[in-house]
Amino acid sequence: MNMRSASTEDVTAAARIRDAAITRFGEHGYDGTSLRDIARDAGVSAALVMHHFGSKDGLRQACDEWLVAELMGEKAKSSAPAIADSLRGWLDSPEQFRPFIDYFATMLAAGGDGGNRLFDRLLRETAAMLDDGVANGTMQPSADPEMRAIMITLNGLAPLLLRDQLTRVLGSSIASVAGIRRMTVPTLELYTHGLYTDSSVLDAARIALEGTVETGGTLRSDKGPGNPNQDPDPPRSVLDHSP
Amino acid sequence: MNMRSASTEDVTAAARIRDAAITRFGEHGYDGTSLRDIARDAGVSAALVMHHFGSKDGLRQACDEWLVAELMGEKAKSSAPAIADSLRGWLDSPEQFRPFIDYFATMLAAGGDGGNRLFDRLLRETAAMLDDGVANGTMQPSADPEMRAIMITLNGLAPLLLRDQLTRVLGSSIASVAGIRRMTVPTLELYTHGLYTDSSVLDAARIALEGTVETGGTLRSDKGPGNPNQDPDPPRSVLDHSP
DNA sequence: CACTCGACTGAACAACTGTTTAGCATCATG
DNA sequence: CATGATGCTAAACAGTTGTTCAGTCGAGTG
Repeated sequence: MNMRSASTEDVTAAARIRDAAITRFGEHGYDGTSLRDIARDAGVSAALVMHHFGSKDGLRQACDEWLVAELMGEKAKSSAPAIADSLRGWLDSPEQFRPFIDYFATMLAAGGDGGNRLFDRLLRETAAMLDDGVANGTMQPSADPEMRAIMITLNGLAPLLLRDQLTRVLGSSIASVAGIRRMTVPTLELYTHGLYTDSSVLDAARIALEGTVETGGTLRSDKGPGNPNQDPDPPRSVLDHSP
Repeated sequence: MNMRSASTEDVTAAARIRDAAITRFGEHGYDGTSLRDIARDAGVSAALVMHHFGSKDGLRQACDEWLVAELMGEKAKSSAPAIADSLRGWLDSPEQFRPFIDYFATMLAAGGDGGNRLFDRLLRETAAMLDDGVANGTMQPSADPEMRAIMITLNGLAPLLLRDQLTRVLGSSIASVAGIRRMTVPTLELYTHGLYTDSSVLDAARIALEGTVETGGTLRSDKGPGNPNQDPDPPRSVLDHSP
């Protein structure tokens, strides 16, 4: 686990600028940060930022690339998942790596080349992990493995993107190890026993989806307004579109 | 299901300004949008925006409150979950409600009073749904119901916050009904059968967490560097902190 | 009618934005 | 020594920002 840049300090002005930019971009966003803010944090003039990075967007790209390299750094190490491991390393001492976590989250949410590359890599790692698990017999197969990998990747990133809400509803605790750790059991419960006690909801959704055609328009398995056989309104997750 | 403001047009200048602001804030963010942009979209002068909303931040608050009211509108209707239903309504025709979806996502991610209220409400709805399910016998109990409700709420919101990444990896399809609908089966698979075929990972995590004390510092169930009984390295989700 | 009040505007304001320019040290190399 | 990079800065530039102000228009009211 490498935590260079956070302990071994790179003291060149360019590095200080980059670090200050990552912190401020992660905290206040790209548009919410001015070059002069960054320069002040780094103890340099605004002109030097231009000198080293060409433009504000150039600085952003440099930050993106630095963070991508930091997260994918252990590429040499066989074919083991790299990003997920690096992320777990960060989350083991969240207070120390908070700036990187913040910037990583904004990168993913904002899109852009760096964020896209990170997401793709993360998705590929997840998909590979799932494929291995299915081959192993340790994981359930899926009717739509690609989409399942996407959903599980999204689920894994959700606490990162909504870390402020998470911190708030958890009281004061999170961005701390204890808070993050508390997510382990409920997550593994879900991934082990699921949520429902039987497969009726899944079965119902499968049957309903069979009758629909993918037209791209509004496709619903409309039972008709007068049909008494309407949905028994099972508890559903927000984005669950089972009819 | 009410879709007023999107079909029944409120043509007053203030409403046009508000709609334009929601669209632009959702698309380019608060800092990335100028009052003159909004005014141009609404066909008015920038000064009128100030006249009606006092300041740019006042406009934001008005947008927040309008969207909160829109999402919680059906409060009168018994105690049935309201926000989740409204959201599902939006997601049934995502192209029509895209501006609201975008703004909703940025509200949640940015925090602020409106976003917090929405998240809290959503969390309460989810927790209630889970409690009902457990009481019903249709859902599994949890060792940490509060945290489980949080995690499931986060999971439900993830596709909203990362909708751009979702759109990208799914090809061109999403923000369409078909794309969203494709998430149904993998999600319900996970919620029905879980991911793992047995409970070994969960069991291992439980045992390991028993031995840790919540000090607030770095708490790990360190088996010692020479101990051969180390983690068998099971496949783990990104944020899964099972040791 | 006069008078008020709200919706609305163009023009201006000061502050801030990213960027440019000219120039100052420093230091290695010929 | 001169030469030329290199790291760095103060000052200025042009454009945009949120906001203010004075004032126009029209509808309603006494």
